[in-house]
Amino acid sequence: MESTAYTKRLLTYRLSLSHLKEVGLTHVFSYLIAGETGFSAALVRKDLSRLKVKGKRRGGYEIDTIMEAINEHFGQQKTNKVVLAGMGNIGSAIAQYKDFKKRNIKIVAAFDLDPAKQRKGYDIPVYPLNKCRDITMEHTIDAAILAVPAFSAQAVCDQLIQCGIRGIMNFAPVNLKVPENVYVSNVRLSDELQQVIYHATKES
Amino acid sequence: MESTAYTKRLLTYRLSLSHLKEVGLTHVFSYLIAGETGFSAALVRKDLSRLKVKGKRRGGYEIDTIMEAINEHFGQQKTNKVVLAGMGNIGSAIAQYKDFKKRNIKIVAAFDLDPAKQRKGYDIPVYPLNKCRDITMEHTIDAAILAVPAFSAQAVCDQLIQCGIRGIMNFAPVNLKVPENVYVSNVRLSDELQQVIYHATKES
DNA sequence: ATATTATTGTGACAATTTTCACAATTTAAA
DNA sequence: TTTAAATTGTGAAAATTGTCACAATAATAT
Repeated sequence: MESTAYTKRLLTYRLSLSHLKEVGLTHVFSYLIAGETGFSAALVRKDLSRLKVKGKRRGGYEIDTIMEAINEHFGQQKTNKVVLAGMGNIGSAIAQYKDFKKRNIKIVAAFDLDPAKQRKGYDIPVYPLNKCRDITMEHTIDAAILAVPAFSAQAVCDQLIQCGIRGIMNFAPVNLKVPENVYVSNVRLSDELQQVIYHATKES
Repeated sequence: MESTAYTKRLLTYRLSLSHLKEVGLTHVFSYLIAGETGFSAALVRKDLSRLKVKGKRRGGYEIDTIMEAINEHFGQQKTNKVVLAGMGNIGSAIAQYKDFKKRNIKIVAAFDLDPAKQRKGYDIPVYPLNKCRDITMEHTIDAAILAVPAFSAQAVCDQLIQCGIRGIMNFAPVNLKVPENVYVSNVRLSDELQQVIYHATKES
């Protein structure tokens, strides 16, 4: 089992590095990444060492080298294909979200039970859910985004898994039950916001 | 400093408990919560003990008692008011998101620079950003949701902080720089999805 | 050329978090 | 009423995670 905290930090590093690169830097010091991301410099060095990226004493790390190593860690040679289940508020926003492209992630199909939502105005085709099997047969789908209402989330989730999907980014406020070999990441907007409120309003 | 993992677990417990309650239960055992949430039973008990919730040996815990304790931990007597900056894809989806109400969270105002988006069709009023000060003077705002494009995120964030906001839920793919007393929670959709893909596609 | 300074890389340490294991206790059964 | 079974509550142990401190070394200044 691999620490997700570590993996998460890598993504944070990459975000900062892409910013620093845009600003014109080619090399960075551990404390620079630390300043950008909020992690300690020692931890940054430990992480880079674990990533097998070498720096030069007194010269720092090369940004491109780090970024390549991170990309490689996430196996980003090819485009990753995902599907989107649910074209309500959140689903539609996700469908229009441009940032995925930068990561080489493509939403190849969306599903919604409502016929009115099928094939409407997005450049992602929208099908009824029973088309899922066909899509997964046709493409190699790496993950699904689940953006359906809470009451149907488990059922839709089960179907996605039946179609061979092993990774789910879940927006429904539900604790999904899935087999061991399926990975679920819960994006709980209310919980997240509640935590922010909690931390912001408690006397420091 | 308090562990956010613990706080996060509490929210997960609450979600499961509300589900179990709907299903008709009034009492639960630690292993039941464990099964629902994926944490270990021992950890659940430790957390409940830390929350000062008492169970009965052989009788389990009362759901309502746990839920009250969790709500109290998050200080949910009154309605929490938040503002929303940015009415693009994600901002609009958030504006229409119904689940916040259940948590006693209310979006009292939204901001967008685009005049076309101001006051359009939502039941949340949309103002230009310079109205922010007025809003924060008028209401006690507990947090802000930042859903503006990456290039303007830091600037908007600075303004929010200037208006006295201490908590930010950030959707922009940017590592915000904020003073120590401001809490930021980053919702990185691309990172999240990338992690899902990573875990789902690596050979287990 | 030499000395000085800055920075990495890492082993040892500290802190935190989780699990383990079992006594205490309650309930149910015999 | 006694025994058996189930479950909490929690110290102690284990595991994990992060920090500290400093030797090694590369770059720069003298």
